[in-house]
Amino acid sequence: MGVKIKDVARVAGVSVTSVSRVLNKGEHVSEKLEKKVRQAIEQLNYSPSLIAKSLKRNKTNLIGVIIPDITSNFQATILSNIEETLGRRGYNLLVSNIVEDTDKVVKYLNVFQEMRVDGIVLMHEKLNDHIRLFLEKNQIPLVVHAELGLNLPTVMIDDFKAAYDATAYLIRKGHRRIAMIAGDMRDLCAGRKRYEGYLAACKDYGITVDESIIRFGDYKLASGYRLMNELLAEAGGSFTSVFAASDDMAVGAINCMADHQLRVPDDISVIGFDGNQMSDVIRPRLTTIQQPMDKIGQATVELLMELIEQNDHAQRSHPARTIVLEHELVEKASCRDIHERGGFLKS
Amino acid sequence: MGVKIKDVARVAGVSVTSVSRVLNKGEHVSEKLEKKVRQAIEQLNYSPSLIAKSLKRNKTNLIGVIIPDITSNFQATILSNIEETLGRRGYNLLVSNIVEDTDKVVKYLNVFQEMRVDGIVLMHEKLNDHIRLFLEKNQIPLVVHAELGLNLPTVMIDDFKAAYDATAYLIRKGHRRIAMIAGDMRDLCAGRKRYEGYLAACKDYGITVDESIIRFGDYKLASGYRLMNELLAEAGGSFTSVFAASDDMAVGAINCMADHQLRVPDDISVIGFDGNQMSDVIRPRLTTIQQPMDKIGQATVELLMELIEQNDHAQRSHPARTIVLEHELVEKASCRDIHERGGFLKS
DNA sequence: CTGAAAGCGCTTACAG
DNA sequence: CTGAAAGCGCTTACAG
Repeated sequence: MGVKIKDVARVAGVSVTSVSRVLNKGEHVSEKLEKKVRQAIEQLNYSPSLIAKSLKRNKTNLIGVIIPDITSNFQATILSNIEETLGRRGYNLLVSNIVEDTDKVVKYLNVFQEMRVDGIVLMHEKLNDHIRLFLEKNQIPLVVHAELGLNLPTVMIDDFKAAYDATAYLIRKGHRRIAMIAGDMRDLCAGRKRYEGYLAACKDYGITVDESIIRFGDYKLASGYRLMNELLAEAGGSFTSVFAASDDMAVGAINCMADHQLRVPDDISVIGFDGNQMSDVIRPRLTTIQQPMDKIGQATVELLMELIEQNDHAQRSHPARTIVLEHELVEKASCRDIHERGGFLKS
Repeated sequence: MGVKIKDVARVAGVSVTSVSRVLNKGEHVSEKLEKKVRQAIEQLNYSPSLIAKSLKRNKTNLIGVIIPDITSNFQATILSNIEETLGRRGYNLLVSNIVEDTDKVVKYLNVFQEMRVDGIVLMHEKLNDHIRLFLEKNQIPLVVHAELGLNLPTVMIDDFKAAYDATAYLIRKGHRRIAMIAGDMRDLCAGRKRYEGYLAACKDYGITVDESIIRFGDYKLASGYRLMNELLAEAGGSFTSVFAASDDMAVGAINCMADHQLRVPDDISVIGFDGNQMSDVIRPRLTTIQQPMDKIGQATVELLMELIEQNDHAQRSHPARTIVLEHELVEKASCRDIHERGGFLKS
């Protein structure tokens, strides 16, 4: 680098003020002046510094995103939607992949703060005291993808209801012994709420919850495989269906069953959660709770823009808005109605 | 916000110079002074502005990454590795998802330039005149993930040889009618080179290339499905195996075959390319060319750091270094040796 | 060991 | 319509 606005001004024979005006197309400048400036810019291959501009304007047009696992197709799809929506509004994306490390979240929140990002998207669902403290102390526009109980602006689906729907769906298909491969209980929505939805549906339909057919994983494929392996070893034959808290775990479970010569849905029915790419790749296709990833991305950006707007006008007393989007139970081919056969259970 | 270094200095009763010294731990300051400063920082919840620092230091610690499709597991995995390696060195990641749009590449290269990123990673493989022009004019440290013929620093595998190996593997298993689901010929490596590797292997082994069993896709699952559908409709029964230029296309092809009641590898053998997550999820497991994604990420960062170092010392006359990493043909269960049965072909 | 002051590259009242 | 000058929040020679 090295060519700056001053150089352009010199070459064009005008003031830096005028060059700045041409660049920012705000106030009117004469055609002649504009032409001279454009020529000088071209000639010098001048690229204005957004760093200097940001410092002066107190606005970076940067959005920081904290994402637990970018290799998750579900999360990457949402990120991609956020990026696209943001790009159309002239914002750039600072991305921090967190790899399940809660301490890193605080570290990156601080970096974002130091980078003076205009807003933050927090896709992480685990909380610790440091995170809580940061969020209390710093009033930077922020949208979360889970109900953290901190009265923050949120975009999400109703995880409780979605899990309830999934479980009730199996029950209505005649299943009464439904295993669950749940998530991480430290995750407030994807973990806890989905688990609670499962419990509530069982309760409402008069099914006694049996903890021996419930396992807790990390949403990834490998853990679905491993936990299904455990379930088959320790409780095999005692359940007719499985509800997994993520599609990846559902797919892992299906693969595990295949390796045990069990057929889905003939021997065991499976329902997943997310509606990611894999759910359509696996055979049989996975019946699952579809999350509206495009809408999640868009709503996140819209909400963030609102907050940034408010922030610019120093009116930050609004109560935190929560956007709850609709999920959809998409029937594919991994669940069977077992009314007619009575199940292969004793009971 | 609003608290700046001056405020800290005032509260601590020292100069801004001293606050800056405490912050940057460069020169020695007395314990007493440091303590006062730290207290003031704590009390005011001060967060230094990296924007101001960047402007002054002429260094942003920002790396821009242009990625064609972040929802591709292969690319996301590499990005994740880059992010992690970079994070440990104190760099942050500016990400631009390009969605196959060559024009957007130039747009984002310019944004990166304006953001004064210290370096750029370009995972895109298509070139146009605007991109070429940008790369010529601007000497910002940059690492590409493909041989673009522009003498740029590069990290990649030998796509030609890898594709050659994949094809030769099938040939040695007795296949002589090998369909190919290739990539985009505008992509210099993943597209062209893999195609050329296939052609070369066929030639070396005395196999006449038949263009009627070659198709060109976009690496994504859906195109693999669609093109396999075409192949079956137009040339079904005339080939015993398929080489796909990406695992995603290979999986799409396998699913298509499944929907046609064709079994892999009994009826048709399939070999993929990448070694992504899906290749281990699909049944049968996919025999594929494994790319070393972790090493690609690490080598990319190392090379970039070298370039940035050189750039800082204004010695940019080094010839562009190219790092070629080893691929590996990983045998799983999707290819069959057909010597013993002679194939179900006439020939 | 500590501080006053210049300057990084812009924007934006203010004046003309 | 145009320009001179102050200032955004830091760092860094330079002097003491």
